[in-house]
Parts: sequence; structure tokens; C-alpha cells
Amino acid sequence: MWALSTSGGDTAYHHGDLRRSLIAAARDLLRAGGVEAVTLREAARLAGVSHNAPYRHFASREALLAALATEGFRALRKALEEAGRRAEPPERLTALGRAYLRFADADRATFRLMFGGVVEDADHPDLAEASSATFGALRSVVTERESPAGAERDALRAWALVHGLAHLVADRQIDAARAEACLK
Amino acid sequence: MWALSTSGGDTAYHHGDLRRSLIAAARDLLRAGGVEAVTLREAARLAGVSHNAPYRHFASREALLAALATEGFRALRKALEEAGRRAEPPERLTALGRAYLRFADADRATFRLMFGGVVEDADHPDLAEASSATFGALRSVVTERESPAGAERDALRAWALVHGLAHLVADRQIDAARAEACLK
DNA sequence: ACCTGAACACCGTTCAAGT
DNA sequence: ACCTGAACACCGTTCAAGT
Repeated sequence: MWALSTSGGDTAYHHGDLRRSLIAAARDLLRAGGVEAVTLREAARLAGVSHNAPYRHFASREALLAALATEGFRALRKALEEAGRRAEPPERLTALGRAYLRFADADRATFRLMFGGVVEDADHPDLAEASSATFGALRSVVTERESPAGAERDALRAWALVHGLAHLVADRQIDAARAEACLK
Repeated sequence: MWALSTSGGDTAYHHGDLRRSLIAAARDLLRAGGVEAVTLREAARLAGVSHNAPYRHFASREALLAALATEGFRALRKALEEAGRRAEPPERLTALGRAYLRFADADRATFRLMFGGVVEDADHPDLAEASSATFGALRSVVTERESPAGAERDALRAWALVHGLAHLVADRQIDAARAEACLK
């Protein structure tokens, strides 16, 4: 009866897309109401399945949150890499900073989930990998022009400045334009 | 029968200390398990009252969280002011930065609650006031030595740097000593 | 004033069962 | 494999009632 539904719309999750549907639903909940609004039962409801079906794809609510954070780190990494490709060394660092700030501004809730401490990296290997790959992309650009003494400290300072600005933007304490003006 | 208990220990909350007991209990829960571990029912249990008694002092769970964040901002402000009093202008800014980082390191969970976006400043007047008073204390020191063009941007940069370092410390991505080394 | 117990609509998670 | 319904122990919040 629904053997044909693979190709058609509403019931696609019956054939392997439930994971994706749940992540999409959870992302909507996150953006609308923050971490505390993300519940397995509501995500299941939005995906049109029973409250129990999510456990076929996520071991726990935290695993679903970890998947959202993982996707966030991948998207941020992609944005950083694209910004890096579009600029040459003197301005490259600024371009990455701008991409970082735009990410935080465009998806505040995901940014907060990524850095809010609700999901522990250590408990979710995919998340740990995505997060360190993102920092690797950032670090390689931040250190590319320096090697003398103090380089490591300068790199950390640059990272902290951008990260702090991003948090202030995500918290709506300053706006994105003022933050970008600080990138020099 | 318990008319005398005002002066004595366990049942003091029956006479006006319940609010304080609940905050203390909530603080323990926050430090032990993060925001999501703070529940009204568990705080009530720790304080030795029925699950319903907290509503005499807090309109909602969020109001209890707001009280914790408010106390956090007051403690941070006090730490910043003391640091400022103990140092003179050239080093004063660094001293404040150090105090900020030590606060984030010593009470990561509270720092995250204060800046994690779970409680909205706008919904809690006391919190809004405590938070802006804290930023005022910071801002006055950050701008005291400069007035020429670019001063506002430099002040924001200094704030963002310290704030970013503090988040990285709270997230355990760098340790407090490395962060302090970045304050110059 | 401050506290209690029962009640309601939610959660996350587990289990036995259906296709 | 993937999904369902019932069940359990939790929540936040409200209400009627006790002292």
C-alpha cells in the first residue's frame, strides 16, 4: 500500500528519511524557542510519527541536540572555508572573522547550542570531530602569516576577539555591523 | 509550636528564608548539572518544602533562573569593582580582565546561564538592571584612558576579547592561565 | 502569609507487540 | 527494519484547601 511512498512526499520518512525529518523539525524548534524547546516528542509530532519512533535514529534527546550542533559546526566550517577561498592573505583573516560573525548573527540559537555547554563534545564523537575540524580551518588561517615568538598568543587573541564578538552578537548586546567594524 | 523556629535552623524558611534556601539549592543544581538540571521541584525538595511552595517566591522556573543570573551579575560586578580599586590606570584594565576570566573559570555554569540566552533580560527587570550595572562598571574603566577617535571601537574590542576568552575558558577549550596571558 | 495535596498536561525513556 | 501503544517516573503550573 505504501510501498510506493518512497517517491512521494508525506510519508518519505518511512523509508530512511525520518532521521533527516527529525533534524529538520528539531532545527525549527531550536530556532523558534531555544534549546529548551527542542523535545523528542514534539519533533516526532512534527515529523508525523509516534513519540517513540525517534529512538530508531537517536539514542536520546541529547543525541538529537548533538546532531544539530554537529550540523552547525559543519555549516560554519564550510562558511569559513569559502570565505578563505575568496580572499588573499592580508584580508583573509578578516574575511573569516566576518563569516564567523555572520553565522552567529544568522543562526543565534544554533550558535548558542554549539557553544552553550548543554551537549558535551566528549559524549558525541561526530560532534567532537566536526567541532575540531572547524577550529582547524580557523587556526590554519590565523597562523598562516606568522611564525615568530608570540604567534600562538596572537592567534588565540584573534580567535577570542572574534568569538567574543560573535557571542555579543548572538546575545543581541551589539549588532552585527558594529561587530564587523572591530575586525579592523 | 513552630513560632520559635525563626531562630533555629532547619525550618527557618518558614519565616522568610525560603527564597534564599531555594536560590541556594538551585545554585547547587546549576553547578552540578547545568541549566537543564535546575527544576523547581528538585529545589523545593532540597529546601524541604512541598513542590508547590516555591510559587510563593518565584512566579515560574524562569524567574528562579533569572534570580540566579542576577546574583551572578552582582557577584561579577563586585569582583570587577574590587579589581579596579586594587590597581591604577595603566594596569587597571588588565586587572579587570583577569577578574572577569576568573569569574568565568570559577563558576562556569553561572557564567553560561548569564550569557546563554535561556533567560531573557527583558522579562526580568532585576536581571536587566544587574546586567547593565555590571557592563557599566566594565565600560567606565575600559574608556577611562581614551577619548580620541576610535575609542569606542577600542573599548568594544577590549570587551569582546575578554568576553571571548571567558567563553573559551567556560567551555574548557583553553585553560585560565593561557587566557590570562592574552590580556597583555 | 505561607504551606499542603490532588490534579492536568506535558516530558524522556522503556517495553512488548505489531507489519 | 521500522513503527505503534501502554506504561513509568519525572516536569511546570494551577487550584482548592488547610494553619
